[in-house]
Amino acid sequence: MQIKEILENYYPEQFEPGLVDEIGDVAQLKHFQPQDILIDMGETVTVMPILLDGAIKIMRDDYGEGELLLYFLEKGDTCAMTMACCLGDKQSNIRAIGETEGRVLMIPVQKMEDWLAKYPSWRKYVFDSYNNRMDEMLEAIDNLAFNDMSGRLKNYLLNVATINKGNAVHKTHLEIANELNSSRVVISRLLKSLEKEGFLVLNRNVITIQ
DNA sequence: TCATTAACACGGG
DNA sequence: CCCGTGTTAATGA
Repeated sequence: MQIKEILENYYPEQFEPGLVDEIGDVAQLKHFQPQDILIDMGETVTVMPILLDGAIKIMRDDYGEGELLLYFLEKGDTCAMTMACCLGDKQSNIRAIGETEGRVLMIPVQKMEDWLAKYPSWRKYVFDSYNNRMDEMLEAIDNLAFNDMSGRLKNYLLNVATINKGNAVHKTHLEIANELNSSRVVISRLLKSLEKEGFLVLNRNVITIQ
């Protein structure tokens, strides 16, 4: 079983053997590429994703033409929105997009509910994940409430750099502006001033954090 | 005052 | 030429 081996490599000792077997039976392994939409607004969520490799960005969409990046998911994370949806048969209020390439395990929602009652390790995993998501959400709110655009831009760049395991951010000013729900003029100006401060170095299509 | 919009110039692929 | 970038002038909140 390929999935079983992956689980044993990625999450050793975390799940009971019985649970690992069950996951192996029902989970689907899915590769995604940058910009792939994994979950979109308004979709009814039928699977719960567990991230194995790569990073996924979670965007809030303003129904019209306004997007805002909430936070990134990394290895081992799962999506709190999905969990909330699972319990109520609700639609997704967010959009999940591949930031890098990577792999996710897709688990059908009714299985995930069954396992909550059956496996303590699953319960722990789900609630721990929920807590982590909640913390990240609060961080995002603090960031929005107490930081000006320059501070948000700095945080954003640091986050992206962390996810790409380096200090280079391969994005255009326009992409950054969209993810921060701002305009390119502002981002260009702020980036320029951050460059003067010595916080980063600007090049075409790549920003290097010092 | 500060963000947004439109417009333009420049340079690299 | 098209796109990413840097800048400015006008407008609005």
